[in-house]
Amino acid sequence: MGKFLTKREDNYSQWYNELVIKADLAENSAVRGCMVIKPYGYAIWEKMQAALDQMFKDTGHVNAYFPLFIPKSFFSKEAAHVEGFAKECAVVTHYRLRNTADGKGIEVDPDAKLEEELIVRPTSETIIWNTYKNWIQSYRDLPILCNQWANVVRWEMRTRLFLRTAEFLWQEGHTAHATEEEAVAETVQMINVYSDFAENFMAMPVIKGHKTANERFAGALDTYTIEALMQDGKALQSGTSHFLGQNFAKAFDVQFANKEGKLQHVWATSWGVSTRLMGALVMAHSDDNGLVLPPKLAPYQVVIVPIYKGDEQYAKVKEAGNKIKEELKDFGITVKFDDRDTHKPGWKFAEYELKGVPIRIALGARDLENGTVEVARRDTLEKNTYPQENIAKVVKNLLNDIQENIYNKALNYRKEHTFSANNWDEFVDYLDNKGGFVYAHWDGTTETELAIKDKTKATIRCIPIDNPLEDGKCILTGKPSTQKVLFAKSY
RNA sequence: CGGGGUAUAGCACAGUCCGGUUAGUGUACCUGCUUUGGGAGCAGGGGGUCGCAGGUUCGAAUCCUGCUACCCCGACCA
Repeated sequence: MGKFLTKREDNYSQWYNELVIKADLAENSAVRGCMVIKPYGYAIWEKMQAALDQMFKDTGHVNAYFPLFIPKSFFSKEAAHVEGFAKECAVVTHYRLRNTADGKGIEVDPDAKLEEELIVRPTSETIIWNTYKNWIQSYRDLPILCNQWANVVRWEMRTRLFLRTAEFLWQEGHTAHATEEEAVAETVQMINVYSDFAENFMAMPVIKGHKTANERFAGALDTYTIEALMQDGKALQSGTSHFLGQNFAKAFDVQFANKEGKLQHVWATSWGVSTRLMGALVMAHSDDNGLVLPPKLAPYQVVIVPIYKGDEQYAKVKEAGNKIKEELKDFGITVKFDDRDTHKPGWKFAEYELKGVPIRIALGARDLENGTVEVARRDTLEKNTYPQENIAKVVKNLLNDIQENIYNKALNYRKEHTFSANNWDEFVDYLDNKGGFVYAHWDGTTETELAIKDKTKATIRCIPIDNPLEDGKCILTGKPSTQKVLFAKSY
């Protein structure tokens, strides 16, 4: 465990990389671009999964599992889709190894070449729609509301822990509907689920909106996104929900007989969030002392650190610590009592700060005498002494406070870094000198969007839902525009 | 994939230019004693095919060739 963490203002990117590793969330593996998610990091992901999974089920979805491999021929059926993903696919070509001639190693057996190559899924629309074809004959078979928790592979050129890895974990929902209206409603429902999750569990404010045609998912007619602002002023796309129209139904010939007995193509959606959310969580709240976790996603919300001299005190402090632990557990609070005698209290304080545990309770001889505990909150680093009596209630309230406080802090940060530009010079000034979200008029063409990206590195993050309409002129071309859209530099 | 850089103990680095005792420092690790309310102190100890494969040489971490991986900056993306 290193003692020093790079400061955010010195090198934000390095701060992030160090933090992920030092807080024991993940590390680079022996495999290029692939990470090992360590137990502490995985515990946070499991909390995210549990909350999201419940939200999916509450909105009528069920879980299923589809194959890791997709036959190459499936993959090419939807033209836009294959074009979007072709450049980053891992491909399985053989199914057997053999010993090399010199007996010292192994090699791919050339006789074991597959008839048809298999793509390691970068996303599962094609294999799922090929499957749905068999599940759907009648309007009575619809809707199908499936989700799967899975790993996918996208052969990215440059990777970063959680933010962009060659293999990542995610969930992908794939739904099939009888009508366009129903599919659109599903798409909107799921982006709302994502934004609720981001704001209520991750304590991370997000802006919901439509992607532009240029930024849309390969094969979608409309892509909704939630966009979060990180502490370095860059945006992070944190979840997407796609209205796929009838594209995949047509590509895989999925038709159903409606009530009138007429054959129609099925309407589709897909939606997903990934372990990238872990990166978002780290960057949204953490500080120069380490991770700051929202209580709702922290692997343990409270850590109790005993302070003692000698075996006699150790026994007493341990007894008192266990009692407090049980009281907290009865209040539904998750607690770790770190009674290891192999590390000193000061070491533990620093350790749990680095790991972002929302509340630390210190308990020593002084406290045993006075019937108190010292409670430190991670978000503000404030320390206060409270009576041991009713401590669970105090902690419970503090946890709620912390959850709320870090949300408000992130929201304030976003407010302070959201600008509205009325001309090109303002636009560039905000992007270069302030950083953050910049609203600006855009003429609606992909050509202009790309030109702006080329000049400023900023992209249109989204056209926010319920965006107020106002007449104006495109900041680049001066052509008429009906609304300002959200620009930012992004991850 | 284009440009730049790095590879020596678990980690972070020095040594490489100018080849030559037993490859060193910090940290981490192990043992003992003293410590314990913010990453303890002292003493002792273990750990290295110097990224991989070749080559030059009496002798290579050091020079040459090839390869691989990683990092930073671009293009691409959840």
